[in-house]
Amino acid sequence: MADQPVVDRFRAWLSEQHLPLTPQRLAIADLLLSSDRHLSVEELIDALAGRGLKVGTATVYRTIDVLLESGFIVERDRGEGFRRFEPMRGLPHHEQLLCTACGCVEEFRDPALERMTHRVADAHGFVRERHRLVIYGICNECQRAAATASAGARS
Amino acid sequence: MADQPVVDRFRAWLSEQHLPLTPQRLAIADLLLSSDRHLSVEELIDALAGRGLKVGTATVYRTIDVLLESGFIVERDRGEGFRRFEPMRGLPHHEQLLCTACGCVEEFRDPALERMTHRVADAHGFVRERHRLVIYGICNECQRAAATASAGARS
DNA sequence: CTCATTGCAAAGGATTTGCACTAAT
DNA sequence: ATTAGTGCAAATCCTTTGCAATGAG
Repeated sequence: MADQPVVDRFRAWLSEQHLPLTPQRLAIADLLLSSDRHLSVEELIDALAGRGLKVGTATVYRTIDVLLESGFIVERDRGEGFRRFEPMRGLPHHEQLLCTACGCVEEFRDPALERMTHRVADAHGFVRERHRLVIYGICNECQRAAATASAGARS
Repeated sequence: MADQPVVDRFRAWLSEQHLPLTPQRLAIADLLLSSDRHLSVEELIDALAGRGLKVGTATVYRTIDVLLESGFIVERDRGEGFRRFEPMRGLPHHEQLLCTACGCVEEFRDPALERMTHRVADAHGFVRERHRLVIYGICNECQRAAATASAGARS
């Protein structure tokens, strides 16, 4: 019963806050919340255009603010000069595997890591708030793609 | 004998690359490489002014590019809308404790973490490249400062 | 009907670039 | 002498803001 699509939880959240449910907001939320990639604003606008929706830049940024404040998405910065966004998974401290080729993300948890961060923080006199671990690499699919491409080039 | 100040290693690196050693570059490198905080470009320019040096913005950014390329510093983005920079420590995979109050950084290593990242990457079919772990919290000093401040307010 | 959102265009802020000038090797 | 760096100002690029028109509740 808590298994509704994420975008519907956003709908519900908007209602609770007495905020209007506009088609723009819902389209943006739908794309952002169901994406497996970290999308930039530009990519998002393109994707919206692909669905036949022309949404103003300002609206996209403003909707992203709402999604950030409500905790449905989080922002990421890969040092590209602009931000990317990804759906917030329910995990309290999510660790990630990030593919440096396609940008896709897989998540995992490791209880030992949790313990370790507490131990290290204590040892250094820190009051621990949270942590973040990212392992960068090439995902299965991209490895295969690369192999195929080079095999093709060789033949 | 590998114990020269870091800025001197930058001098040496510049010479090796047949790049001019200008006073601006050396001043910027000196500040950035000896800082215990993550400096922004604005802070850097202020600090230079404090030393009586007026350096153009473009030069600062260009020198930072050199320092980044040469691996002497790394950039950090705290989502403030601008970048901060910190000296690159020699550790191949440095894990960090970052104080969310003052921005200071302490580093540590954990061999178990290294093993774990390899294990997780393998399990997910990733070719691991590198990883990054940051534990956010409040450092000892800031805890004490906060305690003092609230004690003062209470009295 | 009322209040928040939308879209456009203009503004803002960090970073980059073009260019004439100066300095390092 | 060459070659690269410097400073300035103009230009870029992402993001935000002002405002009249529009749409949701």
